[in-house]
Amino acid sequence: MARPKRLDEDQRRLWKAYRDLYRGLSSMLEAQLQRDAGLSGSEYAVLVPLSHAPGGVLRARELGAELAWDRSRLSHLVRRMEQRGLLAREECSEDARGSMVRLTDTGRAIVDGVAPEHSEAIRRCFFNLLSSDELQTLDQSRIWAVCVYYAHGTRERLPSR
Amino acid sequence: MARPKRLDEDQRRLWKAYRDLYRGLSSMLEAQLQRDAGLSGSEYAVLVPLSHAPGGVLRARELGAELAWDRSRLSHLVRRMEQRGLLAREECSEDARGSMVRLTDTGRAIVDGVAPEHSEAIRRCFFNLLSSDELQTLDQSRIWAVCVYYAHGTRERLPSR
DNA sequence: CAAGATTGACGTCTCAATCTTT
DNA sequence: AAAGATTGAGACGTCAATCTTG
Repeated sequence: MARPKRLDEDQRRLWKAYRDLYRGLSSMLEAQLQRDAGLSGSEYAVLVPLSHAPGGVLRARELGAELAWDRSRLSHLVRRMEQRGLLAREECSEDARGSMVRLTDTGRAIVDGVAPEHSEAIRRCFFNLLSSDELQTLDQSRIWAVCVYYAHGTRERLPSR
Repeated sequence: MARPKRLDEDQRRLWKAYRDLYRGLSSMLEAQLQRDAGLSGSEYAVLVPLSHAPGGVLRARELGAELAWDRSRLSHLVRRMEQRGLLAREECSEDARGSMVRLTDTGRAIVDGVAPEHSEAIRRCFFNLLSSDELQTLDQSRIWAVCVYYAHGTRERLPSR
């Protein structure tokens, strides 16, 4: 069956717009975090789950699962953040293999301080630009349900048809 | 004015889904390119505009503008791709400051060979999962028009209201 | 052996400094 | 001085290897 070889004009345009939007949003939000708190997006992503966890402590395993990150990525970043005084690593009492990641007072002050501005930036630059109809359409789209197919570590497992 | 401090439940969920979708799509498409052509997504992004350019040649400046990349990012990547035989750098006759980037026969064979499969993957994993209504709604959304505000190098310039 | 985590090597991107040409 | 491009240093993420414990 003669499948088209390339995307058509409209598809190319929308695909490019989709990626440009993501890139633009990311770079803008990264800049906001850097300017207001000296944090990268990855660092902020680590701090947020910790700030919501009871006691500000999580097992590295849970943190990694929450973020859907590689173990080594988390390990490297936690080490750097520990050196900057944002986090502290502790031994895990339940399982001697594990390690706990604790938010320091400094880390908490920083994440709590920047979170409202960051949330506001996301609203301004994303949610406020989508109408109620668009939000509803998007929210109900089956495109989201497919994320699971592309989850971390999954090799190309395509939805059939 | 009592602005909410954080995103609400629905917003958090949609925002996370949005980013997870992008991450998933990217990692899946990167894997496809790597498996079928030994290319990274960035390398493919460089090859495509060249393959469409007359003679397979572009000024580095135009290529950088097309991709909206930093000059040094392009320079580093072109150097590596030149070493692999995918590209060739040449002097620019019009402007001695500039440099031309030429697609080699090897590079052309590789990009032409993988483009159909890559396009097909994008269709399967993105366009085919959006209904006509969803596509139309998305296509007309003003969210895309805002990309320009977030263009490369732009500091946080937010749409008013 | 499997799970949790760390480490080192490597490739890539960002930023600032530099060089040449306009 | 500005534009085009290159370079080197530093930060980050990925991968494979390693170590320890269950």
